[in-house]
Amino acid sequence: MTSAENTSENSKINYKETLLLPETTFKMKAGAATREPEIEQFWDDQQIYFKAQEQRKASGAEKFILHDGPPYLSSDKIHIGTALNKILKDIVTRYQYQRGHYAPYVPGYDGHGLPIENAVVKSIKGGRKAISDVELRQKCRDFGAKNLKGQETNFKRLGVWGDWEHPYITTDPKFEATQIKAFYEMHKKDYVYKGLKPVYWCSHCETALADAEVEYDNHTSDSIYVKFAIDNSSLKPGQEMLKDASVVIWTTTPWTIPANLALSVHPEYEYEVFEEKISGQKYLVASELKEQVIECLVKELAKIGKQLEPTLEGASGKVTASNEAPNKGMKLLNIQAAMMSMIKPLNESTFPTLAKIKGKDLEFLNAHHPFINDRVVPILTGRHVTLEAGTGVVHTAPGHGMEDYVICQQYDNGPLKNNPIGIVSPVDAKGVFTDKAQEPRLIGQHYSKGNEIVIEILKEKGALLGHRKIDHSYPHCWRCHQPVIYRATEQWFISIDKIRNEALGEIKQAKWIPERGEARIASMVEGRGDWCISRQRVWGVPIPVFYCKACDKPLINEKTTEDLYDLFCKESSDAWWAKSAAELLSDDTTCACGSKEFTKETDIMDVWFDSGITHTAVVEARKDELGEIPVELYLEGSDQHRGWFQSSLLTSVMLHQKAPFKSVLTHGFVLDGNGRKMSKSLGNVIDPNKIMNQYGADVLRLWVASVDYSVDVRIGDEIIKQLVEVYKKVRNTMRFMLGNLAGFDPDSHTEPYENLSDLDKYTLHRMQEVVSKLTEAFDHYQFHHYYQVLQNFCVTELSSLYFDVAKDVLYCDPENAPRRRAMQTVLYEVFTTMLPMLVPVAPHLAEDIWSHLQEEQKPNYGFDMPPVSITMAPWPELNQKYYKYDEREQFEAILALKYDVNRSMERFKEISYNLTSASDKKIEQLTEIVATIGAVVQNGLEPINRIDMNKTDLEMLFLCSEVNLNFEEDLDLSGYFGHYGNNSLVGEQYSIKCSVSSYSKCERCWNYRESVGTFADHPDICERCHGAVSEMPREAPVT
RNA sequence: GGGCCAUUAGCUCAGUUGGUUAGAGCGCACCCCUGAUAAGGGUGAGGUCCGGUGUUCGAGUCACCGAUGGCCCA
Repeated sequence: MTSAENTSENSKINYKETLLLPETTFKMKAGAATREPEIEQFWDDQQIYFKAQEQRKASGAEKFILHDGPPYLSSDKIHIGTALNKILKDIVTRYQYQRGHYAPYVPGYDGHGLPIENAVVKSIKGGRKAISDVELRQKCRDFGAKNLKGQETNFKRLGVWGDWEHPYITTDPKFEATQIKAFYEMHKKDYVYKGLKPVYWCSHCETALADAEVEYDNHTSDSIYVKFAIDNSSLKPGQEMLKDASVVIWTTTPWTIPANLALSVHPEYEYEVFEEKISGQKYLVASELKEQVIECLVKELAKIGKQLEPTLEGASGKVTASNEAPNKGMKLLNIQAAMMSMIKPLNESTFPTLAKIKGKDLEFLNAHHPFINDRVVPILTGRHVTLEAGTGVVHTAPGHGMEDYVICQQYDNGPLKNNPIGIVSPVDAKGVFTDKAQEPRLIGQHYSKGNEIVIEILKEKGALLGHRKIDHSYPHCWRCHQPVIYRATEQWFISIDKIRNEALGEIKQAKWIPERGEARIASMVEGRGDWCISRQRVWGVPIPVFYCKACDKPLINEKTTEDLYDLFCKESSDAWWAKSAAELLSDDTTCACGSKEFTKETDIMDVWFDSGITHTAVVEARKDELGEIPVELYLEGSDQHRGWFQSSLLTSVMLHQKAPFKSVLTHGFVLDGNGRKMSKSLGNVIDPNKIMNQYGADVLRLWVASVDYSVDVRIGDEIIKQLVEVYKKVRNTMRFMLGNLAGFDPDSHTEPYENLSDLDKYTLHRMQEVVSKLTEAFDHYQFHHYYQVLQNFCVTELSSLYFDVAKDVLYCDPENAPRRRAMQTVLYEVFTTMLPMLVPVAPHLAEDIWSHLQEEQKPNYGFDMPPVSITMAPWPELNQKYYKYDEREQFEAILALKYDVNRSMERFKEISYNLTSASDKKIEQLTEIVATIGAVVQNGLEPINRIDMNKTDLEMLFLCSEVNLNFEEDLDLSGYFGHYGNNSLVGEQYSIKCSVSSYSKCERCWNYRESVGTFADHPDICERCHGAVSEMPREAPVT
């Protein structure tokens, strides 16, 4: 180092101190785990939600009601799917509020039902029988209340705003009271009836079981082939080949044969009639299963008859049916092997096919029950019939099988309306045959003994074609582990037929988002059977019906319902269990038969009925707050097409003759990062609380906004990592603006639009474009478009372009320089426009930023004074003044040129780094480079020069030392780094020439400018910086 | 087993009525900056559009078959 340099070094002014660098208290690091709860506390303390909604309501704003579907209170923690749902709802209500609507959100909870009851029962010392129904219900209520608190804490931590002080819960006394009223209304309108339906039944525990209470385990069953003789009188013309034939069925529950009321075939399968030559019998089975049936017949024939003996000998030459071989097991195997080898020849000669017939042509033929005299059963067609095992003909006993029941119901409600199949369930609660079995040997016997007896009877009647034991998976009671059965019991139903068309009409009226939801629910409503609403449980709302002790006639009327309503409002539905029928009924209650003694119905209502009537028990009951149905929106997971959407729609049509919603939005399920379902066993469960504690709720919310929720969505470490990056980008973008707005007084420093530069105007235009895009994205519930647009804007337009260019001016220009104030004007505009748009997705972040904005800088956002919370601020309107920008095309051409030039300069710099000669200069900064742009005169094309921007502005925009435009001549690129490009603005082709600036570096702004060195008092800085430094009130500090 | 849905770069998403060489941001690699600094800028590499067959002059886009995954039902 020379002594001269040394001297100047010592006296060098620390120009950094003279710069106007960003200043803000807003931290780069979020510290969300502690900061977010503070913000939520602030919202709570300030009652922001209530104030905001109250204002809207008072001003008579149009309402937008999103009615909450109640999550089930089985746990005190929420899972990621619930978080997705709640966040989506919150984004919607917050946005709708911002758009000027009164958009209250009343969170709800579903508190009755089996899972809670079972969880509570499990915890009781001494088991279920140790406590009374009333005590059990109290425990269930407590359990639900505890879980409600837990879930509520989770939901609030997500940043969801709503009426947390007055949520609704289906176990609320008033709700329960309203529910029995609703039941009565439906009963009055004749939608409710009592009928038989098979349910899982444990004869050991003498109780009905829900599907969830059944475990599958191996069980050895008797499997039998049985023949049903076709009723010749039912044959249609052309079906003579079926005369005297027998339909063969296969079943693993012989004891249900007495309950057989029909046979089912598949409409599309091919069936065939074949003859067994030995006895001349004709059988009908599915073609594909014929061989299996024949195999069985052969064995049976071998067992019972001697007539096959000669054939056997003929086939094997050795093996006979007599006991010759010393090893019996070996012998049996040999016989079987011989049999197998005979099947094929037997198939062709001994069992010739007589005719083939399609399943649907068998429909409505009749067959005789094998041993119940006078019972003729019809053949039905159904797609539940399979060819996996059996004969392709299914023994159908609607009292003992779910599919059997469903198919019979379909026929009874349709083609067989006038001559219904009905249901026979000849087994009582203990599993003992009743006289409905119509067979003396069975009556009084337990069903488990029934198999043996039925087989014996079938043998006697000659209807048994085969019998063996099989091991298969069979349902067992989860409590006593005994096998369970399906048993038809009396249940309460809601008739769907009466409102089906009306419901379908309402489905059409509603808007389904995405659209395919409409077809999904419509097909379900079209095809569904009646709704069984009774459950044989304790934790729920009772079916409010009494029965006369004398004549068993049910009792429910206006009076009994009103009395119960009043009582339930006071004491909750617990009163039903706490009080006797006499106490529940008024003294003068008398049955038509004259009796005054009554019993209570013991069943409760399906929880889907509870939640299904929230349109009445919540929306209508809180009319002042929520208005009337239909509400604007229901928003739930796509599984609710079968669940809540349907139960709500059906009950609403019955009670109000209309759908409870105008629109229904559905979202998919949350899968792990690989698209797999989350499960404990796979260990891929993502806990929303963990994400919130680590990264904050806004990151989780940002995730919700980032994915296309209309299909299944994924979340995993990589995805979260990416979201954190985007969150930081948005945060830092806002922080940069906040810092550079220091010292900016919007009232006095705002520059008029006309004074703004092209880049300024362009940026404001782009900002408005974002407003327009985000508004459209939210109006169409396309939140992932919001995420993409917002991210792009922050990265591309702001960070990479505007901020990067603006930094020089913001930091180095004199504080009040017009172009600096102009840029602050732009920053202020962008900042205050963006901030409210962050609210729906990232309310904590928005609030945090707002709290770091200087009070005097806070805009009023349409209020008399700046809002306490940014979440109260309205959504920005499209500002036409800024949006309209006619020079966009031209400016974008200049930008394209900028990126071309920057690319060239970058390459130039890289090349300079690879130089080996010491005399060549290594370029450290782009600001050292001089870019000369020239047109290439080619093919006689005239170069165009329409760049309407002064040299200084171009240099600022291109971030280089100097820009020279030279369109007059074809540049000679030899010896320079050159680059050719295409740009409609500049010409068909143009060249960019890069060279090293001969000017000195300004020690203050680091630009290489001609003016550096021309000022005696500050020899190291440029003209602009000299001006800025001279303007400063005191001497710049010296290091 | 049935109904519905999804599959485009490592990730999240675009991709009009079928029409040039399939795009964006992030991430990644490399480079720069150290005056947004646990920040910022630049350059670049990434695609068998799930697979197959068909329709068409032409298919990411339309039709059919299949695979994988998901929801609902059985």
